[in-house]
Formats: sequence, structure tokens, C-alpha cells
Amino acid sequence: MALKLRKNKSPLPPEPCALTDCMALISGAWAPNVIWCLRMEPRRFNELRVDIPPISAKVLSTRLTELKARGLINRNVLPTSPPSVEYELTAFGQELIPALDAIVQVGHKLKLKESE
Amino acid sequence: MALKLRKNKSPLPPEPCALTDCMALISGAWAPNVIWCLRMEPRRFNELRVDIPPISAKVLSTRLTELKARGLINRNVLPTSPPSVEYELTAFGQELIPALDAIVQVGHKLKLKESE
DNA sequence: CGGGATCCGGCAAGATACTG
DNA sequence: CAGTATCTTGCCGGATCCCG
Repeated sequence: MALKLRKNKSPLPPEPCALTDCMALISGAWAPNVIWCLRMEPRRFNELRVDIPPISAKVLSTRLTELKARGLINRNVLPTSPPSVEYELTAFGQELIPALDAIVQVGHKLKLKESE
Repeated sequence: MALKLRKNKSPLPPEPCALTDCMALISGAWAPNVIWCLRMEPRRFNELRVDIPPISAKVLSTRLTELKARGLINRNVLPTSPPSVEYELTAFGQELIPALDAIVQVGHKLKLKESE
């Protein structure tokens, strides 16, 4: 006997697209970490480099360029004697923080499971 | 004159690790979509294939195997005449739903921005 | 200090074909 | 229906060197 038929019309309207589209925003290795590091205050290139354990300068640079192109961060050049550059989240970038926060919560639970 | 010094000791203890660890859970293309499609009810292989636009059988199979290995989903073989297999979220897999939901929310806002 | 240019390697994803 | 096998491709990230 066949199993109870479930409607094949999936109960998922445009959500998968929204999911995919937003995942694309934070795609690329370290991108979520970069956003996370900027959540409290603007930070400079080498500060981010130190914050995010073993990220290479090239990848960090690439990621920052991408995130700027996606409208998630701003890049501000400060007119100081050793030239310095600050990166900060845009208003739209800020909107990702709750999502990343939810992800971090799961990460914490994962840690607890591992230590059992 | 030098810029106001910010403490270089980053204000981010182990959160980046939690972030990275949880991101690893949903790594792999389509993995978030698979979890999302399973959030309401168990679904079968070909149902997922239809739900998730252009995913190949190989990739879906690979992803399902990975997610099972990570403890996020269960695989149940049903003893029906055409053999059928159901996939469902585990309790731990359920914990990802709030995070994915937050991501979807951002995706919707992104849609609105685009249509402006 | 804050990057860009280049080369290179690996893995993941796509396409296609085959199976129990 | 529910996959597996194999091949191929493309992109992403790491390393290194160099620049204003």
C-alpha cells in the first residue's frame, strides 16, 4: 500500500529565494566574521586582520570589497599621518546582525554538545 | 596627529568560533535550503529535488548524507512497494530554524530594496 | 599602513549515465 | 523511486611578492 500522499506542491513559496539571496550576501569565507567584528564599532584593516584568526590580507581585502559592493559596509579613509582606513556597517548591514546572532546562539549550543 | 587609539584587544572572545562552527553546519550549497524545506514536515528525496529549483541528484544526495552525518537530519526508509525514503529534521536540526528564519527575514527586506 | 597582482591547488558543484 | 559512479569545470581561498 502506498504511503499517505502528501501534496507535492511544496509549502514553500518564495522563501527559498529569500534564503538563497540572503545567504549570498554573507557568502565567501570569513564574510560573516567580518560583519560580526564590525557589529559594535568601526574597525581598521589590520585590526580585522588580527581579530579574525588566520585570514590572509588578500582574502580580507577581497571580502571587504565585496561587502562594500553589496552595500553592507562603508569604507572611510581617515586623513591621518599614517593613512588609516575604517570599515563600518551600513544601516542595511546592521540588519544582518540579528541573523548572525541567531547563528552564534546555535554555535554555542553546538559547543555544549561537543563537551558532553 | 594619530587617531584616537582603540583597544586592539578585540571585543570578541569566543563568538567568532561559535559563528564559524555554526556556519560550518550549514555549509555546502543548498544545505540551508534543504533544512528549510524540512522545517514543517518530513519530505522525500524527489520532493526535495522538486522543491529546490535546479539541484542535481548528486548534490542533493551528497548534502543529505552530510547533514545526516552532522546530526541535523534523520533518514527513514519506509517499507512501501515503491521504496520511499523520508528525511526529517532532528531535534538539533530544529534549533537551526530560528537562525534560518532570521536570514529569510533579511532576504525579504533585500527584495524590497531591489524593487525600489 | 592598506592594500593590488599573480600563481597555484583543492574541493564543491554540474552533467551525464547507470543501478537496485 | 532513490540514489551511485565518473568526469570535468570553475571558483575560492592560501601564499608570496610588490606598491603608494
